Amino acid sequence: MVNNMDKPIKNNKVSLSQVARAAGVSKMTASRVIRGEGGYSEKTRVKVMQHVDQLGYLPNRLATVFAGDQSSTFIGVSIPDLGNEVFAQVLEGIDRKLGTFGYQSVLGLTQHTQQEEENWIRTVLSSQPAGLILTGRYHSPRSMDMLRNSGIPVVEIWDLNSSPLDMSVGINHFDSGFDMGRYLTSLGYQNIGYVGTSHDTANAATERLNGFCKAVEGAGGAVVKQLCLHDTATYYPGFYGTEQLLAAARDTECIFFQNDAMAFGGLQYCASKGLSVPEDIGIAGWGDLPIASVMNRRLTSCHVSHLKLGQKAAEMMMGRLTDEPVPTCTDIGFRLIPGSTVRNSGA
Amino acid sequence: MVNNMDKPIKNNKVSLSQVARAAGVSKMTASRVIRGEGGYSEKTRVKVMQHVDQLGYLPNRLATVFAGDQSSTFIGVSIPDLGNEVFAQVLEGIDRKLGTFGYQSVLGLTQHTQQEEENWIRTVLSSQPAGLILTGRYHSPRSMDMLRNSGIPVVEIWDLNSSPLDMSVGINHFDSGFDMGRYLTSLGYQNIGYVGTSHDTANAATERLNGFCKAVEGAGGAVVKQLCLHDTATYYPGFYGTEQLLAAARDTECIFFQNDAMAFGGLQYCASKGLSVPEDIGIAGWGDLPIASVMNRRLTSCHVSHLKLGQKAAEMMMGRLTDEPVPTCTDIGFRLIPGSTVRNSGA
DNA sequence: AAGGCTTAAGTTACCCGTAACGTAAAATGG
DNA sequence: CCATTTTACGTTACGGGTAACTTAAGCCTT
Repeated sequence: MVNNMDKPIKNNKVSLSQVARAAGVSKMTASRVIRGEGGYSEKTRVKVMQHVDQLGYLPNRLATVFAGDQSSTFIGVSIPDLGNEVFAQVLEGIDRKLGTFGYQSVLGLTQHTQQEEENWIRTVLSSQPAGLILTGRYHSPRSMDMLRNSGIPVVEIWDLNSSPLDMSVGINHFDSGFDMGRYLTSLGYQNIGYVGTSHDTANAATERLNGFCKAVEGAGGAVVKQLCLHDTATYYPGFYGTEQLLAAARDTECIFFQNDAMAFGGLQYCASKGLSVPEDIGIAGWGDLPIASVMNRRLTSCHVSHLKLGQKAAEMMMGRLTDEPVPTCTDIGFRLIPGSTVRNSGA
Repeated sequence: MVNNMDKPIKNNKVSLSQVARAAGVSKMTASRVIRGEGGYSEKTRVKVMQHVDQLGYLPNRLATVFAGDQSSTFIGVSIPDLGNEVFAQVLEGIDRKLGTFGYQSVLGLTQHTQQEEENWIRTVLSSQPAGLILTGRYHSPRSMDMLRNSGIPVVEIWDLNSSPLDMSVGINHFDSGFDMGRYLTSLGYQNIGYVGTSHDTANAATERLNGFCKAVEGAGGAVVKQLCLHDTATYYPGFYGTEQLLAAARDTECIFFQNDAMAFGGLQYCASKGLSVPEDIGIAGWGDLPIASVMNRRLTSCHVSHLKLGQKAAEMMMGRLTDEPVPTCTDIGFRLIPGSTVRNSGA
């Protein structure tokens, strides 16, 4: 406990009754003064506020929420992991925006598994959040039941979901993969590699890959996939995933990575082996990480405004909670970044 | 609300009374069954659990906490910003560890200001968290008052604090700056630059700089500082901060950056100007970002296990909450990484 | 078969704040 | 100056769960 004395002080939270008693008024009068509701004299106001300051009274929101007079100011936010910069930015956008409305994020890291998400949902729902923001559109059946039963607003982010549980904001990952596939084939690439991580369940990266393959194969090209098992989508798996891919498919002309971090790993592998980019091999990432802004060579990638995505999700949540009309789906869009890590015209 | 019907369903949360009534028992019996407390027959247990499942009952933790029977499972966690990978990792460590104990993080992004932190503390304390984990050791006087009055455990992380409010875990930033200063001067560098961001209030980066200057000046060297105003400590400020520094101090032999992200920006600036590292100029960062693992040239830096720092903070919090003896201060240490972006012996 | 013990319940009170309602005194109006 | 309204409070009840206590029935035991 926070004190410098030898023995722990007991939980001496100051309650409204104590303030009221000290000020010689009823709880109700004290409550009215504190909320500035009106219906009290100036003399009483001063007297009550004096004791509030003196006792260091902080209102107990739990009591208010519990009594059902107001909904809580908690918004549960599930994020796969924070090792991925992209999700950290999304969370930053969410929390900052929620903060301006006086709401707080209650975090849940799901490690990309539906089971973790389900456990978290059960726990977080028991503390009566005003709403939930979930990453991804795939949830376990039990999660779906709980979400529906809870009756609270839910925003699904990241994957755009045309038939969301409630609301959805994100981008169409299939389309973004498709666009990248079309772009690379338009430059004449035919033997294309993909380096990513593998997942038990479908997710946004899977959809990008699906869209990518469809475009490449539709243009007469072929995609060789290298999925790193049991790994997070960061630099090092990108490095050795590239090594493995190139060992298995020597004629690869260009590689599309699950994200920019993996692409940087791939770039470094190429540099270490003396492969020139884009002369010997093309490299494309996804997500447009901030570090790209200072690279001497612009990484071919796909830009998504992660911060804006988070903010939008928070705004939709707040809109719903204040009974404003809110669109069910918001596509925040993406932008393909041609970059200079792929050749710049058909071969 | 989560339904496909036209009109919003009313908040139909199922309460314990409803379960009890449906099962034909008292609230108390239902409560005992649900908590597995004992004191009921098997027949009753089955009957109650059937109705729990059927009605989709989820206990309302708020009620339990509010009644004062248990403390909440919320831990308030304040973080300066998530744009800095380092803090994202710390948060990841905290939340994962808290999760294993059934606790949740309630996030607060303070944007490096004490005022934001104070506002957040006031808000989060009103929802009766079991404890708080705060980044940094500097808090506003009002914050200090509130923390002391709250009587809940507080862990201050990041800066090691020999006389913490309650508990502290982190590293000694002054020492880590000092070690870097001593290392660079031992290699013969004398005219050294520093590139960082400026802050209203003292923080860990300030202490690193102080330690650094002390070591460099103690060894007869000089430090020229370039503090970028109004900027977050990321890649691009590192890039143009380097440009500004080198314009102002042409004889700079080596630059120490506030963190690795800024150092990467500096490296890119050098590359863009044809400056060889470490032949023409030395570069040192701080924090040892994951991306360093795939760079062809190891960045001179200082390694801190951010994930472990977060986990340790969560462990100390949990220890305190379960009345185990917990050390007041934990130094998780740092490790200087010589790297190859500075010359490797005295000039 | 009476008394004591165990088991399986039920009852009451409480946590803290606020809505709804009640009331006495002061202010206003005709 | 009395009737009406307004102001400034106070009182009661409630929400969802649990601790503490009470009660009723079942089970031994001698």
